Amino acid sequence: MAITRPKGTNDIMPEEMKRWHYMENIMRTIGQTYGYSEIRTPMFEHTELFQRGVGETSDIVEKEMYTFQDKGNRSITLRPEGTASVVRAFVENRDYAEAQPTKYYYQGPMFRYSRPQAGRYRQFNQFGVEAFGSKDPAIDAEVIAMCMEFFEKLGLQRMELHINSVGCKVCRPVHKQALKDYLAPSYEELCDTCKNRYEANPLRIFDCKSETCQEIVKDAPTITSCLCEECTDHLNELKILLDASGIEYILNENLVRGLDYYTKTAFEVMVSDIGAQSSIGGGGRYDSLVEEVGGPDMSGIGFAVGLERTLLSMKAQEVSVLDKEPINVFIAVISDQEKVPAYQLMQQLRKNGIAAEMDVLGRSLKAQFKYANKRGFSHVVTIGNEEVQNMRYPLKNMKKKEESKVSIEEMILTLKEEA
RNA sequence: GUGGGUGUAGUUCAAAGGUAGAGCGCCAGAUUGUGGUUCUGGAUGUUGUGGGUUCGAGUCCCAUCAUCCACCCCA
Repeated sequence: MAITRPKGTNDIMPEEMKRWHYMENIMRTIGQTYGYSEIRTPMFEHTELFQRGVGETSDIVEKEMYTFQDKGNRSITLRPEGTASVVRAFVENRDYAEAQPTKYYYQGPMFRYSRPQAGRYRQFNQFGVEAFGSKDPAIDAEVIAMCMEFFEKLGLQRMELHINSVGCKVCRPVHKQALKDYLAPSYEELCDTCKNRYEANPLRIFDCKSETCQEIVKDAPTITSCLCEECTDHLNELKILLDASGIEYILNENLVRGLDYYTKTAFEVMVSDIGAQSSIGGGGRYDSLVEEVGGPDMSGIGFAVGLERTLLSMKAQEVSVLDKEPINVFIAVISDQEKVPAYQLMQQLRKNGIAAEMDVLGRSLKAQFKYANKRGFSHVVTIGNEEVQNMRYPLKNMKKKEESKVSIEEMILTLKEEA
């Protein structure tokens, strides 16, 4: 039996790679225009980072981490998300001592152990940004704008932006108590998961898909109704900024995020028709995470978008990625005798920056042309005895079906002009 | 972790318990050194794996693995 890829992983084959490069270019452009610099952190970290950073009660930490002992007996975890690592790097490299704010973006694979399905994989890629050192809602607005601009630049349509405030360490305990008081009489009717949530993190009951839980929670006090003055002002200012910059959003008071570190602003971007996993990006503010990881008391905010899901949406919406036709030459060889001169010509073209390949399967001339056509070469040069003698070569433009006899110098010139 | 669907050629899929097939793709040819269309020919399978029922199993049963989808959760 042939060896297959591990469950939940994907090979990105060359054909697919075009779309990835396209997305990556857009990331760089957006990062650049918003003043964010790329950062790359390790794909594995000390397990403790995620336990402290992402939160012990989150499902990610409880049951989805790839954790193992290394040979030095350290507990190591493949990163399940990017924020904790970026925060760690920000603290460890003392970037907090530089002029603020500090703004990073990153891209790379994340790992979560869960059953794969449409749009959910064990290794998946995220594009994310993090901004440290400012509590200003303008940063919240800018981060949300970047996220939306990423999708828009890709040509996606019909995204839904949901925003909410999940409060801070002042108002959250107030809401938690209010919520528990409200739920207490109906406790027995809650589903088993929500019974556990009741103590650990009652806020997440809002997220439950169970109809009875939804019914119970329908009129429960939302976090919004319990927000302190600071959080209320923050949310209001954010809304003003979003309105002012023409970003449409839905204020979703039930929006709760699965990672424990969020404070104040939380948001999520949804798109339909990619199956059950409709969330293609999300993020929020985390005002105590930096300190939690051992840094100074500094706030942060960021988002992460799932690139595989983004790609699925692009395919579902039939967004085309146009790339221009390449100029590349196939060198057709008539007989074995022209192999050496053909090879020399190929290398000479390559050294002049022209993509060139030659036949390496000893095929008939006809078969070589068929191959060149199938592989989309823009030009074919044929080399036979006559060409070697005269130093002039028939250069055929495959699209225009035109052929002319040229010297090598003329060939290079023509090809460079067309590129 | 729970539930459901599906495993047959490179690929998409047929074959109603009785000789494993088709489209696409791939390779070759249609007279001398030129592609896309057309025509002709060709190659390719331990029917995921292991058991069982049967005179006989791709087909029925059991197990196992893989994969897809959904729940959970999230990107």
